[in-house]
Amino acid sequence: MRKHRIHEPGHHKRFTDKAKQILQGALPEFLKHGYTRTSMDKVAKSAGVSKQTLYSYYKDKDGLFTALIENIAAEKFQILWSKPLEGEPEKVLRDLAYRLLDNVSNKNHLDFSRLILSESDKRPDLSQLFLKNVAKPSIEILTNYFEEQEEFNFADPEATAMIFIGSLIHYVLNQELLHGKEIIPMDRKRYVQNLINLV
Amino acid sequence: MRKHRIHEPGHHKRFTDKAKQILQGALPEFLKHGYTRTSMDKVAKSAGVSKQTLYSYYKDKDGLFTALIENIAAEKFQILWSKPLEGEPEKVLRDLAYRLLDNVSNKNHLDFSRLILSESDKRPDLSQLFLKNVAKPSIEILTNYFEEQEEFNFADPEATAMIFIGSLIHYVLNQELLHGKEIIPMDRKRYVQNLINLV
DNA sequence: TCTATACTAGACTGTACAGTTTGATTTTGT
DNA sequence: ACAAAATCAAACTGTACAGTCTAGTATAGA
Repeated sequence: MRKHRIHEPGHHKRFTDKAKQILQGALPEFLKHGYTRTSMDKVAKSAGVSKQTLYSYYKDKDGLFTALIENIAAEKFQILWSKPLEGEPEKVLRDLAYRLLDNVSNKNHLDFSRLILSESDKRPDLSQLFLKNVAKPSIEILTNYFEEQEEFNFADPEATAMIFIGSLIHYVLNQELLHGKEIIPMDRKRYVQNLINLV
Repeated sequence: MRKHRIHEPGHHKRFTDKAKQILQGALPEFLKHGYTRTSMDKVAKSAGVSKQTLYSYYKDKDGLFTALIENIAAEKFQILWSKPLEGEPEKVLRDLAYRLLDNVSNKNHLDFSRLILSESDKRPDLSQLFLKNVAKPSIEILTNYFEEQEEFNFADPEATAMIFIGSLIHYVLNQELLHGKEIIPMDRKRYVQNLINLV
Protein backbone atom coordinates (compact mmCIF):
# COMPACT_ATOMS: atom_id res chain seq x y z
CA MET A 1 0.00 0.00 0.00
CA ARG A 2 1.36 3.37 -1.00
CA LYS A 3 2.04 5.78 1.81
CA HIS A 4 -0.29 8.74 1.93
CA ARG A 5 1.30 12.08 1.62
CA ILE A 6 0.71 13.96 4.77
CA HIS A 7 -1.21 17.18 5.23
CA GLU A 8 -2.14 17.43 1.62
CA PRO A 9 -5.83 17.15 0.97
CA GLY A 10 -6.83 15.35 -2.14
CA HIS A 11 -4.97 12.17 -1.47
CA HIS A 12 -7.73 10.89 0.70
CA LYS A 13 -11.15 10.67 -0.79
CA ARG A 14 -12.86 12.35 2.09
CA PHE A 15 -9.87 14.11 3.51
CA THR A 16 -11.71 16.77 5.37
CA ASP A 17 -14.18 14.38 6.92
CA LYS A 18 -11.71 12.06 8.59
CA ALA A 19 -9.25 14.79 9.36
CA LYS A 20 -11.93 16.80 11.12
CA GLN A 21 -13.20 13.73 12.89
CA ILE A 22 -9.73 13.14 14.26
CA LEU A 23 -9.37 16.73 15.39
CA GLN A 24 -12.74 16.55 17.09
CA GLY A 25 -11.63 13.48 18.96
CA ALA A 26 -8.25 14.96 19.80
CA LEU A 27 -9.60 18.25 21.10
CA PRO A 28 -11.26 17.05 24.31
CA GLU A 29 -8.28 14.83 25.13
CA PHE A 30 -5.73 17.59 24.81
CA LEU A 31 -8.00 20.02 26.61
CA LYS A 32 -8.57 17.66 29.49
CA HIS A 33 -5.10 16.21 29.94
CA GLY A 34 -2.67 18.61 28.32
CA TYR A 35 -0.07 17.72 25.75
CA THR A 36 2.23 15.23 27.45
CA ARG A 37 -0.50 13.43 29.35
CA THR A 38 -2.53 12.76 26.21
CA SER A 39 -1.76 9.48 24.46
CA MET A 40 -2.23 8.79 20.80
CA ASP A 41 -4.14 5.60 21.64
CA LYS A 42 -6.68 7.60 23.55
CA VAL A 43 -6.95 10.14 20.77
CA ALA A 44 -7.60 7.37 18.26
CA LYS A 45 -10.21 5.83 20.49
CA SER A 46 -11.85 9.16 21.23
CA ALA A 47 -11.96 9.96 17.52
CA GLY A 48 -13.37 6.52 16.69
CA VAL A 49 -10.53 5.87 14.31
CA SER A 50 -7.69 3.38 14.13
CA LYS A 51 -4.23 4.45 15.11
CA GLN A 52 -3.08 3.74 11.60
CA THR A 53 -5.56 6.20 10.13
CA LEU A 54 -4.52 8.74 12.70
CA TYR A 55 -0.93 8.47 11.54
CA SER A 56 -1.93 8.61 7.91
CA TYR A 57 -3.46 12.04 8.37
CA TYR A 58 -0.94 13.46 10.82
CA LYS A 59 2.78 12.88 10.83
CA ASP A 60 3.14 12.54 14.58
CA LYS A 61 1.77 13.75 17.89
CA ASP A 62 3.29 17.14 17.39
CA GLY A 63 1.83 17.49 13.92
CA LEU A 64 -1.59 16.59 15.20
CA PHE A 65 -1.30 19.06 18.03
CA THR A 66 -0.18 21.82 15.71
CA ALA A 67 -3.03 21.18 13.31
CA LEU A 68 -5.45 21.09 16.20
CA ILE A 69 -4.43 24.44 17.60
CA GLU A 70 -4.33 25.99 14.15
CA ASN A 71 -7.84 24.82 13.42
CA ILE A 72 -9.29 25.70 16.77
CA ALA A 73 -7.70 29.04 17.56
CA ALA A 74 -9.51 30.91 14.85
CA GLU A 75 -12.90 29.29 14.51
CA LYS A 76 -13.86 28.17 17.96
CA PHE A 77 -13.04 30.95 20.34
CA GLN A 78 -14.27 34.22 19.00
CA ILE A 79 -17.98 34.26 18.57
CA LEU A 80 -17.74 36.99 21.13
CA TRP A 81 -16.85 39.86 18.87
CA SER A 82 -19.46 39.34 16.22
CA LYS A 83 -22.02 41.68 17.72
CA PRO A 84 -21.64 45.33 16.83
CA LEU A 85 -20.84 47.74 19.65
CA GLU A 86 -23.61 50.29 19.71
CA GLY A 87 -25.74 52.19 22.18
CA GLU A 88 -25.07 53.92 25.47
CA PRO A 89 -21.27 53.73 25.92
CA GLU A 90 -21.38 52.63 29.56
CA LYS A 91 -23.88 49.94 28.73
CA VAL A 92 -21.84 48.81 25.73
CA LEU A 93 -18.75 48.41 27.87
CA ARG A 94 -20.64 46.63 30.61
CA ASP A 95 -22.26 44.21 28.19
CA LEU A 96 -18.96 43.64 26.49
CA ALA A 97 -17.26 42.96 29.81
CA TYR A 98 -19.88 40.43 30.83
CA ARG A 99 -19.84 38.72 27.47
CA LEU A 100 -16.07 38.51 27.60
CA LEU A 101 -16.12 37.14 31.14
CA ASP A 102 -18.74 34.54 30.24
CA ASN A 103 -16.88 33.54 27.14
CA VAL A 104 -13.48 33.20 28.76
CA SER A 105 -14.78 31.54 31.94
CA ASN A 106 -16.20 28.72 29.87
CA LYS A 107 -14.51 25.41 30.72
CA ASN A 108 -13.32 24.76 27.19
CA HIS A 109 -11.82 28.17 26.89
CA LEU A 110 -10.07 27.85 30.24
CA ASP A 111 -8.62 24.50 29.27
CA PHE A 112 -7.55 25.91 25.95
CA SER A 113 -5.85 28.85 27.64
CA ARG A 114 -4.08 26.53 30.04
CA LEU A 115 -2.91 24.39 27.15
CA ILE A 116 -1.51 27.33 25.24
CA LEU A 117 0.18 28.72 28.33
CA SER A 118 1.62 25.32 29.25
CA GLU A 119 3.21 24.85 25.86
CA SER A 120 4.16 28.48 25.37
CA ASP A 121 7.81 27.74 25.99
CA LYS A 122 8.02 24.69 23.73
CA ARG A 123 5.74 26.13 21.05
CA PRO A 124 6.00 29.91 20.87
CA ASP A 125 4.56 29.72 17.35
CA LEU A 126 1.26 28.43 18.72
CA SER A 127 1.16 31.09 21.42
CA GLN A 128 1.62 33.71 18.76
CA LEU A 129 -1.04 32.14 16.58
CA PHE A 130 -3.41 32.36 19.50
CA LEU A 131 -2.59 36.00 20.10
CA LYS A 132 -2.89 36.82 16.43
CA ASN A 133 -6.24 35.12 15.99
CA VAL A 134 -7.91 35.74 19.31
CA ALA A 135 -6.35 38.46 21.39
CA LYS A 136 -5.25 40.89 18.71
CA PRO A 137 -8.56 41.21 16.86
CA SER A 138 -10.33 41.81 20.15
CA ILE A 139 -8.03 44.63 21.04
CA GLU A 140 -8.37 46.14 17.60
CA ILE A 141 -12.14 46.13 17.73
CA LEU A 142 -12.23 47.80 21.10
CA THR A 143 -9.56 50.27 20.06
CA ASN A 144 -11.60 51.26 17.03
CA TYR A 145 -14.66 51.67 19.20
CA PHE A 146 -12.76 53.93 21.58
CA GLU A 147 -11.48 55.99 18.68
CA GLU A 148 -14.86 56.38 17.01
CA GLN A 149 -16.91 57.25 20.07
CA GLU A 150 -16.54 60.89 20.87
CA GLU A 151 -17.53 60.48 24.50
CA PHE A 152 -14.12 58.96 25.06
CA ASN A 153 -11.15 61.06 24.26
CA PHE A 154 -8.37 58.86 25.46
CA ALA A 155 -4.86 59.98 24.77
CA ASP A 156 -4.10 56.38 23.83
CA PRO A 157 -7.11 54.27 22.88
CA GLU A 158 -5.04 51.20 22.07
CA ALA A 159 -3.29 51.05 25.42
CA THR A 160 -6.61 51.69 27.12
CA ALA A 161 -8.24 48.84 25.24
CA MET A 162 -5.42 46.52 26.25
CA ILE A 163 -5.78 47.53 29.88
CA PHE A 164 -9.54 47.06 29.76
CA ILE A 165 -9.37 43.60 28.24
CA GLY A 166 -6.27 42.62 30.17
CA SER A 167 -7.91 43.34 33.51
CA LEU A 168 -10.84 41.16 32.60
CA ILE A 169 -8.69 38.29 31.39
CA HIS A 170 -6.56 38.49 34.47
CA TYR A 171 -9.66 38.45 36.63
CA VAL A 172 -10.74 35.18 35.03
CA LEU A 173 -7.29 33.63 35.29
CA ASN A 174 -7.21 34.46 38.98
CA GLN A 175 -10.73 33.49 39.87
CA GLU A 176 -11.24 30.46 37.65
CA LEU A 177 -8.01 29.00 36.35
CA LEU A 178 -6.14 29.45 39.61
CA HIS A 179 -9.22 28.79 41.74
CA GLY A 180 -8.92 32.12 43.49
CA LYS A 181 -12.56 32.58 44.36
CA GLU A 182 -12.05 31.68 47.99
CA ILE A 183 -8.57 33.16 48.30
CA ILE A 184 -9.22 36.54 46.76
CA PRO A 185 -12.98 36.82 46.61
CA MET A 186 -14.19 39.53 44.26
CA ASP A 187 -17.62 39.90 42.82
CA ARG A 188 -17.90 40.18 39.04
CA LYS A 189 -20.27 43.09 39.22
CA ARG A 190 -18.03 44.95 41.59
CA TYR A 191 -14.94 44.38 39.48
CA VAL A 192 -16.61 45.36 36.22
CA GLN A 193 -18.27 48.44 37.70
CA ASN A 194 -14.94 49.62 39.01
CA LEU A 195 -13.19 49.03 35.74
CA ILE A 196 -15.86 51.00 33.90
CA ASN A 197 -15.63 53.83 36.37
CA LEU A 198 -11.92 54.06 35.67
CA VAL A 199 -12.29 54.41 31.93
CA MET B 1 18.02 -0.55 57.54
CA ARG B 2 15.05 1.15 59.08
CA LYS B 3 12.92 3.17 56.72
CA HIS B 4 13.03 6.89 57.30
CA ARG B 5 9.82 8.55 58.19
CA ILE B 6 8.99 10.95 55.50
CA HIS B 7 8.64 14.69 55.79
CA GLU B 8 9.51 14.76 59.45
CA PRO B 9 12.68 16.60 60.22
CA GLY B 10 14.82 15.17 62.98
CA HIS B 11 15.10 11.70 61.57
CA HIS B 12 17.98 12.72 59.39
CA LYS B 13 20.99 14.28 61.04
CA ARG B 14 21.14 17.16 58.69
CA PHE B 15 17.61 17.05 57.44
CA THR B 16 17.39 20.61 56.27
CA ASP B 17 20.69 20.48 54.45
CA LYS B 18 19.94 17.52 52.19
CA ALA B 19 16.29 18.36 51.84
CA LYS B 20 17.14 21.87 50.72
CA GLN B 21 19.85 20.58 48.46
CA ILE B 22 17.30 18.36 46.76
CA LEU B 23 14.82 21.18 46.36
CA GLN B 24 17.54 23.38 44.91
CA GLY B 25 18.32 20.72 42.37
CA ALA B 26 14.68 20.06 41.62
CA LEU B 27 13.73 23.69 41.11
CA PRO B 28 15.57 24.40 37.86
CA GLU B 29 14.43 21.09 36.39
CA PHE B 30 10.76 21.67 37.08
CA LEU B 31 11.03 25.29 36.00
CA LYS B 32 12.70 24.37 32.75
CA HIS B 33 10.75 21.28 31.75
CA GLY B 34 7.48 21.38 33.66
CA TYR B 35 6.10 18.60 35.79
CA THR B 36 5.63 15.66 33.46
CA ARG B 37 8.76 16.26 31.43
CA THR B 38 10.97 16.30 34.51
CA SER B 39 12.41 12.93 35.49
CA MET B 40 13.44 11.88 38.96
CA ASP B 41 16.79 10.71 37.60
CA LYS B 42 17.54 14.18 36.34
CA VAL B 43 16.42 15.73 39.59
CA ALA B 44 18.74 13.44 41.51
CA LYS B 45 21.61 14.25 39.22
CA SER B 46 20.92 17.97 39.31
CA ALA B 47 20.77 17.87 43.10
CA GLY B 48 23.98 15.87 43.29
CA VAL B 49 22.26 13.18 45.29
CA SER B 50 21.46 9.53 44.78
CA LYS B 51 17.99 8.51 43.76
CA GLN B 52 17.68 6.54 46.94
CA THR B 53 18.33 9.59 49.09
CA LEU B 54 15.83 11.52 47.02
CA TYR B 55 13.17 8.95 47.83
CA SER B 56 14.13 8.88 51.49
CA TYR B 57 13.32 12.56 51.82
CA TYR B 58 10.29 12.69 49.55
CA LYS B 59 7.66 10.04 49.15
CA ASP B 60 7.33 10.34 45.39
CA LYS B 61 7.49 12.79 42.51
CA ASP B 62 4.30 14.44 43.59
CA GLY B 63 5.49 14.83 47.16
CA LEU B 64 8.69 16.43 45.97
CA PHE B 65 6.80 18.77 43.69
CA THR B 66 4.43 19.78 46.45
CA ALA B 67 7.26 20.46 48.87
CA LEU B 68 9.05 22.43 46.19
CA ILE B 69 6.15 24.73 45.45
CA GLU B 70 5.38 25.16 49.12
CA ASN B 71 8.94 26.18 49.83
CA ILE B 72 9.36 28.41 46.84
CA ALA B 73 6.05 30.24 46.65
CA ALA B 74 6.58 32.17 49.83
CA GLU B 75 10.26 32.87 50.01
CA LYS B 76 11.45 33.30 46.49
CA PHE B 77 8.98 35.46 44.68
CA GLN B 78 8.10 38.45 46.76
CA ILE B 79 11.09 40.59 47.41
CA LEU B 80 9.09 43.12 45.48
CA TRP B 81 6.85 44.37 48.23
CA SER B 82 9.46 44.94 50.89
CA LYS B 83 10.01 48.62 50.06
CA PRO B 84 7.59 51.06 51.67
CA LEU B 85 5.31 53.03 49.37
CA GLU B 86 6.01 56.69 50.04
CA GLY B 87 6.42 59.92 48.16
CA GLU B 88 4.62 61.56 45.27
CA PRO B 89 1.64 59.22 44.50
CA GLU B 90 2.15 59.19 40.74
CA LYS B 91 5.81 58.43 41.17
CA VAL B 92 5.04 55.74 43.74
CA LEU B 93 2.67 54.02 41.34
CA ARG B 94 5.04 54.29 38.44
CA ASP B 95 7.95 52.90 40.42
CA LEU B 96 5.76 50.14 41.72
CA ALA B 97 4.58 49.27 38.22
CA TYR B 98 8.11 49.07 36.89
CA ARG B 99 9.34 47.04 39.82
CA LEU B 100 6.44 44.65 39.38
CA LEU B 101 7.05 44.35 35.64
CA ASP B 102 10.75 43.72 36.17
CA ASN B 103 10.07 41.19 38.87
CA VAL B 104 7.45 39.24 36.98
CA SER B 105 9.27 39.37 33.63
CA ASN B 106 12.21 37.60 35.17
CA LYS B 107 12.77 34.20 33.55
CA ASN B 108 12.44 32.26 36.77
CA HIS B 109 9.22 33.95 37.66
CA LEU B 110 7.78 33.36 34.20
CA ASP B 111 8.69 29.69 34.35
CA PHE B 112 7.22 29.46 37.80
CA SER B 113 4.00 31.08 36.65
CA ARG B 114 3.78 28.72 33.70
CA LEU B 115 4.32 25.78 35.99
CA ILE B 116 1.57 26.85 38.38
CA LEU B 117 -0.81 27.54 35.52
CA SER B 118 -0.02 24.24 33.83
CA GLU B 119 -0.76 22.23 36.94
CA SER B 120 -3.66 24.39 38.09
CA ASP B 121 -6.19 21.76 37.10
CA LYS B 122 -4.38 18.80 38.64
CA ARG B 123 -3.22 20.71 41.69
CA PRO B 124 -5.67 23.47 42.65
CA ASP B 125 -4.16 23.46 46.13
CA LEU B 126 -0.85 24.70 44.76
CA SER B 127 -2.54 27.39 42.69
CA GLN B 128 -4.27 28.61 45.79
CA LEU B 129 -1.06 28.51 47.77
CA PHE B 130 0.51 30.68 45.13
CA LEU B 131 -2.35 33.15 45.24
CA LYS B 132 -2.35 33.22 49.02
CA ASN B 133 1.38 33.78 49.34
CA VAL B 134 2.12 35.94 46.33
CA ALA B 135 -0.90 37.56 44.75
CA LYS B 136 -3.04 38.26 47.79
CA PRO B 137 -0.45 40.07 49.91
CA SER B 138 0.39 42.28 46.93
CA ILE B 139 -3.19 43.29 46.49
CA GLU B 140 -3.58 43.96 50.18
CA ILE B 141 -0.56 46.21 50.31
CA LEU B 142 -1.72 48.26 47.36
CA THR B 143 -5.27 48.39 48.71
CA ASN B 144 -4.00 49.75 52.01
CA TYR B 145 -1.96 52.33 50.18
CA PHE B 146 -5.00 53.45 48.20
CA GLU B 147 -7.04 53.70 51.37
CA GLU B 148 -4.45 55.67 53.29
CA GLN B 149 -3.53 58.19 50.61
CA GLU B 150 -6.04 60.98 50.56
CA GLU B 151 -5.26 61.98 46.99
CA PHE B 152 -7.14 58.89 45.89
CA ASN B 153 -10.69 58.60 46.92
CA PHE B 154 -11.70 55.47 45.13
CA ALA B 155 -15.13 54.09 45.78
CA ASP B 156 -13.53 50.65 45.91
CA PRO B 157 -9.79 50.62 46.62
CA GLU B 158 -9.57 46.83 46.63
CA ALA B 159 -11.11 46.35 43.20
CA THR B 160 -8.96 49.18 41.91
CA ALA B 161 -5.83 47.55 43.28
CA MET B 162 -6.77 44.28 41.61
CA ILE B 163 -7.33 46.02 38.31
CA PHE B 164 -4.04 47.87 38.58
CA ILE B 165 -2.00 44.78 39.36
CA GLY B 166 -4.04 42.56 37.05
CA SER B 167 -3.39 44.79 34.05
CA LEU B 168 0.31 44.64 34.68
CA ILE B 169 0.39 40.89 35.14
CA HIS B 170 -1.65 40.42 32.01
CA TYR B 171 0.71 42.68 30.11
CA VAL B 172 3.63 40.44 31.08
CA LEU B 173 1.77 37.24 30.26
CA ASN B 174 0.96 38.60 26.83
CA GLN B 175 4.29 40.11 25.99
CA GLU B 176 6.66 37.62 27.59
CA LEU B 177 5.01 34.30 28.33
CA LEU B 178 3.03 34.21 25.10
CA HIS B 179 5.76 35.97 23.11
CA GLY B 180 3.41 38.74 22.07
CA LYS B 181 6.00 41.45 21.57
CA GLU B 182 5.87 41.18 17.80
CA ILE B 183 2.20 40.33 17.55
CA ILE B 184 0.80 43.02 19.81
CA PRO B 185 3.66 45.45 20.27
CA MET B 186 3.18 47.79 23.20
CA ASP B 187 5.80 49.82 24.92
CA ARG B 188 6.11 49.40 28.68
CA LYS B 189 6.29 53.12 29.30
CA ARG B 190 3.21 53.74 27.20
CA TYR B 191 1.21 51.01 28.94
CA VAL B 192 2.20 52.10 32.44
CA GLN B 193 1.60 55.76 31.72
CA ASN B 194 -1.88 54.99 30.46
CA LEU B 195 -2.69 52.81 33.40
CA ILE B 196 -1.60 55.55 35.79
CA ASN B 197 -3.65 58.12 33.95
CA LEU B 198 -6.70 55.95 34.43
CA VAL B 199 -6.34 55.66 38.18
C1' DT C 1 36.82 -0.17 67.22
C1' DC C 2 32.21 -1.38 66.71
C1' DT C 3 27.62 -0.24 65.23
C1' DA C 4 23.85 2.30 63.52
C1' DT C 5 22.67 5.62 60.17
C1' DA C 6 23.19 8.17 55.93
C1' DC C 7 24.52 7.78 51.68
C1' DT C 8 26.08 6.07 46.84
C1' DA C 9 26.04 3.71 42.25
C1' DG C 10 23.75 1.03 39.50
C1' DA C 11 20.90 -2.74 38.27
C1' DC C 12 16.13 -4.11 38.03
C1' DT C 13 10.77 -4.17 37.45
C1' DG C 14 6.71 -2.79 35.57
C1' DT C 15 4.20 0.38 33.04
C1' DA C 16 3.08 3.83 29.67
C1' DC C 17 3.44 5.28 25.37
C1' DA C 18 5.07 6.93 20.41
C1' DG C 19 5.39 5.08 16.32
C1' DT C 20 5.55 0.79 13.05
C1' DT C 21 4.21 -3.40 11.02
C1' DT C 22 1.02 -7.08 9.66
C1' DG C 23 -2.74 -8.98 7.57
C1' DA C 24 -7.37 -8.72 6.95
C1' DT C 25 -11.74 -6.04 5.74
C1' DT C 26 -14.38 -2.31 3.78
C1' DT C 27 -15.20 1.35 0.57
C1' DT C 28 -15.08 3.64 -3.84
C1' DG C 29 -14.53 4.56 -8.63
C1' DT C 30 -14.85 2.37 -13.03
C1' DA D 1 -17.27 -7.37 -10.57
C1' DC D 2 -12.69 -5.81 -9.92
C1' DA D 3 -8.78 -3.21 -8.49
C1' DA D 4 -6.96 0.55 -5.87
C1' DA D 5 -7.28 3.12 -1.86
C1' DA D 6 -8.82 3.53 2.87
C1' DT D 7 -9.53 1.66 7.04
C1' DC D 8 -9.29 -1.52 10.93
C1' DA D 9 -7.62 -4.36 15.01
C1' DA D 10 -3.98 -5.97 17.19
C1' DA D 11 0.58 -7.24 17.82
C1' DC D 12 5.12 -5.48 18.07
C1' DT D 13 9.52 -2.42 19.01
C1' DG D 14 12.04 0.65 21.41
C1' DT D 15 12.38 4.07 24.75
C1' DA D 16 11.51 6.70 28.88
C1' DC D 17 10.68 6.72 33.34
C1' DA D 18 8.72 6.00 38.38
C1' DG D 19 9.79 3.51 41.94
C1' DT D 20 12.45 -0.52 44.26
C1' DC D 21 16.21 -3.37 45.42
C1' DT D 22 21.07 -4.75 46.22
C1' DA D 23 25.39 -4.33 47.82
C1' DG D 24 28.74 -1.66 49.16
C1' DT D 25 31.01 2.90 51.26
C1' DA D 26 31.40 6.83 54.43
C1' DT D 27 30.62 8.84 58.96
C1' DA D 28 29.68 9.82 63.56
C1' DG D 29 28.80 8.58 68.24
C1' DA D 30 29.49 4.91 72.11
